[in-house]
Amino acid sequence: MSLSRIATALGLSITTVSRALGGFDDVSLATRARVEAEAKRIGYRPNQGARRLRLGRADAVGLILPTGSGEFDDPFFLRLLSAIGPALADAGLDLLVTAAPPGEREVQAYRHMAESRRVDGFLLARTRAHDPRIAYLLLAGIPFVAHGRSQTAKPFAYVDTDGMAAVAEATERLITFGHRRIGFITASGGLNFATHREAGWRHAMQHAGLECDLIGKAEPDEEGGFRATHAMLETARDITALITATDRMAAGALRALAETGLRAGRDISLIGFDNHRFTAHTEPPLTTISQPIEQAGERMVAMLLALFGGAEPAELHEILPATLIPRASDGPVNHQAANTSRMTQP
Amino acid sequence: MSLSRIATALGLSITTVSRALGGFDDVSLATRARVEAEAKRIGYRPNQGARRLRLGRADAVGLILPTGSGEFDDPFFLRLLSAIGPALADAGLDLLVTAAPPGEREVQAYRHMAESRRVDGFLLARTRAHDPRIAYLLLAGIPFVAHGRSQTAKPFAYVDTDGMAAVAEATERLITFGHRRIGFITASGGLNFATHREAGWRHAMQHAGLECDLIGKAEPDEEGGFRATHAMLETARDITALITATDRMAAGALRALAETGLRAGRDISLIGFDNHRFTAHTEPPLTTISQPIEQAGERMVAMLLALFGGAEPAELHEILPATLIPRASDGPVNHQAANTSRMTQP
DNA sequence: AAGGGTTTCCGAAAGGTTTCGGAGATTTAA
DNA sequence: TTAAATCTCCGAAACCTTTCGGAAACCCTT
Repeated sequence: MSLSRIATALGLSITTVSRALGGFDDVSLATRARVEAEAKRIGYRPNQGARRLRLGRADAVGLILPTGSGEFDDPFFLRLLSAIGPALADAGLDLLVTAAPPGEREVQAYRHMAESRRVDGFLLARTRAHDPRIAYLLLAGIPFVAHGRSQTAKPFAYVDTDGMAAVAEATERLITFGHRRIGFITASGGLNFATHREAGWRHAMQHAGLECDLIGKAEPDEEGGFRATHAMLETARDITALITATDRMAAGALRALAETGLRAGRDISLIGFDNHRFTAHTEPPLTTISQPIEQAGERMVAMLLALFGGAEPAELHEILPATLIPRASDGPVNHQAANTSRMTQP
Repeated sequence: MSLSRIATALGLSITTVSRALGGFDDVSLATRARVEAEAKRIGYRPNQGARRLRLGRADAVGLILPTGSGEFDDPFFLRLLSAIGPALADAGLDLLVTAAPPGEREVQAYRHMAESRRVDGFLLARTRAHDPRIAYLLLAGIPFVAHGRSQTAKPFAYVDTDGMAAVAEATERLITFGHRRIGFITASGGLNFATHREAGWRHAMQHAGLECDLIGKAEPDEEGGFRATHAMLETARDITALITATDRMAAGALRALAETGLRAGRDISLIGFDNHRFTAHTEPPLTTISQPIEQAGERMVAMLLALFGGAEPAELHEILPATLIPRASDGPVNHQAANTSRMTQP
């Protein structure tokens, strides 16, 4: 009811109108102008349903938010969406979003979107060590780009943050500050980003000839950081610095330190990861690491477009640098007021 | 290529297969079973494009994230999405998401989705006083449900949190604690939720015969709360309690208090709003107000479904209660160590 | 046995777009 | 002047689903 409306209004065929609007060169400049004017006048927009049916593609991509306890409530996905949405829109693609808890229902959600041809491909984030989503998509031969690496037989397209290098740098910074007993609290759940960040710490520690025994693990949220820090302070009396896998964990750590009577940045150095908005306003402001989420989102979209164009997944790998944001939660080691002092406090 | 595949495989007509799968009662139990078995065997899923074209509707709804400075990075939308996504999926509807900064491009994004018939309706949140999105949707006659009220001539469907009652309750709590000079920091940008929350404070203050002169305004983020609190402490020496329109602002306020040498919960009481995850782990843990975002999301979807079914927008209004979460950032007024003491501090 | 009612199936059309293969009309070349 | 080449345009088919209006085939009643 729409191409045909322009056609009848102008006394042209539907074909000609379609081709005029499609930019084909077998339509005269005069008619093209007339068609474009009329299209604009009536506010013509191609019916997406019809296009999809005819073209056999959805011109849409899917993104399924994992609603696990730790990831829930995390601004990571919001920042990703803010970048991905407009980038896809510029390419004429829709973004279909839903949410599912990791596990059975999650893969079902992917299947559902893919099998009913609602989407042509996927964007996926927070990869896990053995990721069933990636396994499914690889098996089904559906194009996708991941944020984060994973262990698979077949290669796939991904963008990732160089969390390893960034945490190594943070660790070296602490070592330069004179710290020797530096702990790390990693995230449970087999999240790849945590593995990389932990590896950065291990790498820098071993390179400096220091022991990697102060390692904790917890859910990647405030509560997890809180508990793991408490536990670590309990056992490691000589600890003078701590790195957490995420800022949310650092928030919990900060509170655990305060409860123990330790002053972050003076008695114990603390470094987080993510450059979460709140970190600029903790007490003290948190030294952290900033990763370029928006840029990653844009690159992911570009890669997905390349994939649609026939590019090989094996060629599409990109690792973005993360940068340390020095603030006030770390500093030179304070031998006097170390962790041991808390033992004598109430 | 799909209904027809089942049809030819079974020696039936496309019509019969369609009606068998559609649950019509003019197909025998035997054939229905055969059809269903074959459909399952080949993994049949109706082609969405074809359905949309034929049915004349998209079976999809749109949600456009506002990427303004204050709202950006806010878990509100993530929680909303987590609830909306599955609820829509249960109803067989897709959720189209994109992001746009408030203003010209934002309304364009709505137009684009609507005019190309990508969606049948919208879900929209964070309403503003004079909301151009709502104006457009009302004018265009497109079904939508908002989270938040707004001032319009025509009625529209909405779910909202009773921020007014909740903040009034919080204010009364502070008054019961003996506070008389209670400040409020509202959000700039004409955000409706802030107006309601402020109204709750005014209401309770006036009801108790107290002055509402301690009012500040800032961007609804950490930085805004930080600055506005500093400004307020500067001018109002006798202030003993403060409520902020959001928890993120409260985080900034907390830091401003710490910088000024005031202990939250003892020298000055502070109450936030949103029950943000981090609030349980600030120092001290923040007394705040929890709003049922997930429930709101589910109600919004139910309302949109009702709207599609022909319900009147004027009938679809729902206001959900918010509940106070008492923690340690507020308490009895401390006359000794009030704000004035900071004047003598370094 | 005829009529009416019920059960079960199907043909065809419609929805809007894109594209293949061609067909007039006009211009260019010989 | 004719043949060939070039410009413009268009008819028709296809994408897959849903649904209207029948049409056989069967059962029951009288």
